[in-house]
Amino acid sequence: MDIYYRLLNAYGYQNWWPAETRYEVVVGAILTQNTSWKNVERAIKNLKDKDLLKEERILNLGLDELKSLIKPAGFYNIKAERLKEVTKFIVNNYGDTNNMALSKEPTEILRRKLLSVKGVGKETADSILLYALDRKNFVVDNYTKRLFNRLGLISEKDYDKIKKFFESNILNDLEVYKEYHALIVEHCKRVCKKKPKCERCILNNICRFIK
DNA sequence: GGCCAGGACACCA
DNA sequence: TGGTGTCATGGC
Repeated sequence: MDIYYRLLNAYGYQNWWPAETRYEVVVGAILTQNTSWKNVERAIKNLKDKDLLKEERILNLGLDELKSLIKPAGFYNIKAERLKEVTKFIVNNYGDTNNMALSKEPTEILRRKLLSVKGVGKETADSILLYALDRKNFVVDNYTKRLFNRLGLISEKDYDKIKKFFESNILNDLEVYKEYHALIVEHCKRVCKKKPKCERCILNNICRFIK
């Protein structure tokens, strides 16, 4: 938690996920796969301008039109399919995303179900669970792996083991779950991109590269 | 002009 | 299990 507070102190609350609705988080989670958020914002704006950010409307939208609207986010052919798939899953099983958030199913079950959807991998599923459904479920991404490997705090490569490492070491608080992942992303975007610039890094006396 | 971005999946050995 | 190619746009 020391690292969390350092990051929080340095960058402040990130207030993730930037979205107006739970379903918008789901859409963003698909669109941001290996894509910078700025490009995702354009795609989401296109959908929003046409008032299409609703489950039923995405389902009823023609595939080609959906592709052209999300084009700025890249990988638009597969992402259009994935959006349809995850939306179909939500509508068929829960009606809509708000209703899904009310589900009393354990997080593990929800996670397994999300992972069964084509195009929803671990990080996407975990992002949806945490930021769309308000489940205490840590999101691991490449930034997280890179940073904590560099810090010498993990040597694991296995996603679920890293996830458990965080979940058993951080405060059991939803906002901490949300902020921590966001802060890691923010930190890595700034100073941890390729080689760590430890001399001006706020985590410098933890980093094994300068010990 | 090359590299990277808030990944997932298919295919291969 | 682990490595590699593919998907594609936009910023730097």
